[in-house]
Amino acid sequence: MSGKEIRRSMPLFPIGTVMQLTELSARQIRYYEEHQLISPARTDGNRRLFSLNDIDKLLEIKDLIDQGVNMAGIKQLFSVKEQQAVVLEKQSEKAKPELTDEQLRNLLRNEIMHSGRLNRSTLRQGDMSRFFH
Amino acid sequence: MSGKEIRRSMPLFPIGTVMQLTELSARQIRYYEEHQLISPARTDGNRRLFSLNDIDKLLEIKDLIDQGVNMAGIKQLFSVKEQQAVVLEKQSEKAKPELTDEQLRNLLRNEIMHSGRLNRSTLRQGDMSRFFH
DNA sequence: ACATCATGTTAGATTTTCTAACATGTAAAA
DNA sequence: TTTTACATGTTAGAAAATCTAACATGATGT
Repeated sequence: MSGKEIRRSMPLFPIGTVMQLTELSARQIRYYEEHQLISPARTDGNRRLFSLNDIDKLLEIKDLIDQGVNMAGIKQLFSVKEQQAVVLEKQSEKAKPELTDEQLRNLLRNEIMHSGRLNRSTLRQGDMSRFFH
Repeated sequence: MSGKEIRRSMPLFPIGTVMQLTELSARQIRYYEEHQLISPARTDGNRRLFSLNDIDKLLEIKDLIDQGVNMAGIKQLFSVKEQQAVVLEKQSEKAKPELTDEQLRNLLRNEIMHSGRLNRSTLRQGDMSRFFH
């Protein structure tokens, strides 16, 4: 892990920007944090700062909610998905240890985007991956 | 123009985030705006919101200042560079009208990054292109 | 009818950002 | 060497954005 992942988890956006980007209310965003679906960073003055990963997660949450999933369900899905990602990462490491970090990450990314990770492909709302490429 | 360029010019970041990302003071950032080197968007409540392009420009400004260029010089450089970009764009359009928008943009991007546009390659500070890839 | 969930709304406090003004160090000009 | 201009720092007061906590509400399930 590094480079791209570091950038994706960098705290950059205030809640106002995130509201616009996700079309969620401040109340909703804070509620999801309360239920530990996201954990945005804080400024010294205690204002939330969201990363691109946070925003992606919020878009996923929004989608799942639209499909009727509740907080508990989303929480489960997230932790399962997290597991999967770890497993896939390990496999990739073993399978092709001569790959570049870059190549490895791209591989992983594809696998996750397509098969595993939260059926990312069903996300109707644009996700933040647009912001990379 | 569209897609990536739209995203790069989307107003997202408050001045606090930009200060950290660029290591410039609020005073400096506002001063550069005063001299029309950047034109960040505003919220309804008149707070500045910066785009990725704005941040790239600020990093360029910082570098030029380090090299002793003053406001007027930077302004000139920016407008010349702007010209170049337009010219290159036109040429590309004529030369290969059968290219995809995507392809075209990538082409342009390379040309601009390497030869033309503000000697981008001399930027020691990381620029925001990291945020795309 | 009652409880729970997800969200809205409001109030009061705190942080962040804004503009405008004045202060200062450095370098160029007179 | 005074004087100017430039780039930046600092401060003050106002306005906007965000925070937490509390209470309100519609939908759903029991």
